[in-house]
Amino acid sequence: MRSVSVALAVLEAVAEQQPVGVSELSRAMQLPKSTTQRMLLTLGQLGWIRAGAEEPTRWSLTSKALSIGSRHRGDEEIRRVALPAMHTLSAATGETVHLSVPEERRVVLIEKIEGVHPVRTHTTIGNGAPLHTTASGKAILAAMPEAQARALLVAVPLEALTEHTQTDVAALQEELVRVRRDGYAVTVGTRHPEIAAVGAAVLGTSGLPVASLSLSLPAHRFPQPLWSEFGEQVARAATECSRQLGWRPA
Amino acid sequence: MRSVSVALAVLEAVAEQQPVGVSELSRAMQLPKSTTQRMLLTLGQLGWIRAGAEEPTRWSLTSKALSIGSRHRGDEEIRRVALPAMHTLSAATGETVHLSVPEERRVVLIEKIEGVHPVRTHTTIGNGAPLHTTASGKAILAAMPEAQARALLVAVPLEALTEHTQTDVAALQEELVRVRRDGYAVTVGTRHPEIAAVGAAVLGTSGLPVASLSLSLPAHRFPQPLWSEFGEQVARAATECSRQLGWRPA
DNA sequence: ACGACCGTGTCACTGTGTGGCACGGTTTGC
DNA sequence: GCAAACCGTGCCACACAGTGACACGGTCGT
Repeated sequence: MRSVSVALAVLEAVAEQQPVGVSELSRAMQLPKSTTQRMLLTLGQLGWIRAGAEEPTRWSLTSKALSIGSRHRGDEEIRRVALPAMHTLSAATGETVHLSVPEERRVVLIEKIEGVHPVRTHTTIGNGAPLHTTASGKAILAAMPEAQARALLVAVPLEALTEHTQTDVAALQEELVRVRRDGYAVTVGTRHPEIAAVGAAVLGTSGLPVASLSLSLPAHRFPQPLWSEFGEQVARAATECSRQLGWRPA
Repeated sequence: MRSVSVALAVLEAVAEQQPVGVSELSRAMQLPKSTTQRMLLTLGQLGWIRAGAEEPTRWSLTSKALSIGSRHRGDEEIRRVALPAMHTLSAATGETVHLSVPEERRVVLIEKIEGVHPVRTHTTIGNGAPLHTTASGKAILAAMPEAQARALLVAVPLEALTEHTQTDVAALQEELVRVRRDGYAVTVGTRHPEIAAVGAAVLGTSGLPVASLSLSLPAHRFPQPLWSEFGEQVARAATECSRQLGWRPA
């Protein structure tokens, strides 16, 4: 289904580079200019992109993409109960707060509140990372039945995103034990060398993890003495979300 | 570009009915089953949808759609500054708060915080409505140069969504004068018979409206004495957002 | 045990999408 | 000031990608 594949690739490219013109796009995608233009016209007719009013040859996304995206599963309810808790965390710590959900073997960022510090981490909603490379992911792994977590970890070789990424399954499982005891996971430089994070899982009615709250901040602003302070705040917020989603302590 | 059109239609349909199977979808779209299946497979391979783990024949959106959607223009910065104000409004009134942006001749909902009342309005992020049918839209019209607002109003015949929708251009322009004086727009039953709303525009650096904050609530919970109270709260919140976006009072 | 669903796979035909190329207009660089 | 280099647009013959009727095996409900 070549044309569909190309069309969706163009859509993605437009999303990333908007507003963008035909030639620029055709170069970036290594596609003939005529093909690129036809795609843009088609996507335009279908209402997914449109040319700007003042720059009628540069294209941007319309709200159609937004409409589709916001229907992504799990969004609605989790976001609703998590947002207030996220604001509380943000106000208390001044740091960037993330809300992520598990998807396959990854955690995907579905909501964020940026911190007030001029130096802050930059992330994109919808982006994902392997479970074992983030605090969110580890919190989620720790909250699921041990067998299931193990299955996820051994399914494929664990990727190392930085030199600090733990790729040894046994070591990770030990770490998960600590996470279960503390109620929160801490990572420093496991995904990006200079970024640290603290995460805690949000549980659904069944007791299984459905999402995860985390703080993300520059590693140099997160000395070990702060770990438990932030960790407990995040864990408390996550527990409150779990309660509102119908989870009851055993 | 038939196949592209079909593929995107399938994507939309999946978004609305997820999780959904082949036959169900092919019936809903009046498409041959084999074609439908090929589309699902293709969209799956491209990473836009995936079959559930426990129901391996029913398809749902992946986070790809979320990722694209969240790149919708204007989102990032406006959402960032508006969210805190929205929470304040939500806390103060207990009602549903909406953040919308103008797009062509419509206002599109890009963010919401639901109210606490058991009876509340239900809306979908990404959905749009004609400018003249909503409080958000009128607030935005009132905040733009009069000539431009007029141009938008006379471009196409004004659609009536309910019997209370004002479709007379002259009457609407008079209403915009009132909105400019008060700083907020009020609508009752102009979009949906039982829903009322109060909206105020958010201005960018240039002084032109870039978004709009509004409260949306059942009409019976919004007697006229409350109009100015809520109106002024919304207007104050919107002004604060404008300031943070770089707008300065004349 | 039967029929009515389901999801999957095949395959010949045709009509759709391809991409090289040429055009006119505007910006760039000399 | 004038090329040259860019832009967005439009055309068209050809080839192959996409189509959809049909058949198959599995799993329900009756």
